Amino acid sequence: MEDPNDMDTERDYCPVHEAIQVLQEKWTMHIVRALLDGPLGFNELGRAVGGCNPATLKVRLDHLEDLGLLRRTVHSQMPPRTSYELAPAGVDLQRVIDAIDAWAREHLDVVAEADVDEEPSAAAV
Amino acid sequence: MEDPNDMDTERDYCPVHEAIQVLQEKWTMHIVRALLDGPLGFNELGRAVGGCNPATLKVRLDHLEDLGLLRRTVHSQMPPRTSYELAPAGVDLQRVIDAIDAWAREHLDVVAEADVDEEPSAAAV
DNA sequence: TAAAGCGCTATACTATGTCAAGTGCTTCCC
DNA sequence: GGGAAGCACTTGACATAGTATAGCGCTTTA
Repeated sequence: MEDPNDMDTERDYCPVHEAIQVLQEKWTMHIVRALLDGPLGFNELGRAVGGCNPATLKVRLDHLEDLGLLRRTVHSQMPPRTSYELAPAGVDLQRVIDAIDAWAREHLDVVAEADVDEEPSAAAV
Repeated sequence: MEDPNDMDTERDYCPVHEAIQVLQEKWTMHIVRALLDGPLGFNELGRAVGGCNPATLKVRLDHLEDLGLLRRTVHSQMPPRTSYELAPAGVDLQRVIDAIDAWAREHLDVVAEADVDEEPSAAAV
């Protein structure tokens, strides 16, 4: 009823909310990140994101294509190759990925190392 | 096998990848966004994010607390109130939310309004 | 001729998230 | 003073989202 996916009620329409809905789908941000480095084929992309299975991958790619975030091109050579690349709206997500990148380096590196000699700052208590 | 959730192999450990894993969980970004405006109680928060059910909400909040992104405080008054607020690491996600916000306004407003009088800039194709 | 890679698709399964209800508490209101 | 309502959850049945595994028709490579 109050599921944020139901955005046909424009009463509380909010572009940020909708953007989050898209970006939080599993693999979506990984896909965008991978494609920021250049176009990839279907299987290549699956491997680049870290092992997404083809069924899910196809669903995501179709969705992103519908939203205009990426473009699917079939090169009619032999053998036919498909390539996926970000459309301009998708490329602009670089800012978002960069922000996540910056945040992650600042806050997750610590977790990863766990034996850092920094003072506990305000984290304790 | 190659599930990106299995990050115990530090072979391909990547903080960005891990950050995405956290942020892509359903409701997480909505929760962070809601809490950026200040602390909220449990039910308040559920409503603020747009109707997340209590079961999922609790799981998310516990996870975010474990990660050190938010703090749960029980005020031992009568009746006892719980409040959730972002820890410093969580507050720093403001940058990420802002980036999403900017992207959304640029690329999703168009979809929503469809009859804006702004010049199309680079959005149209 | 066999093996492997491409871009998928199909089926069956599991994990994730949801609904609806209920808990024990307290305050509000008639 | 009895009932409804709000708090912060918890529980259990269920639906949906995502996964593993296999396979399709195709082509190139060994």
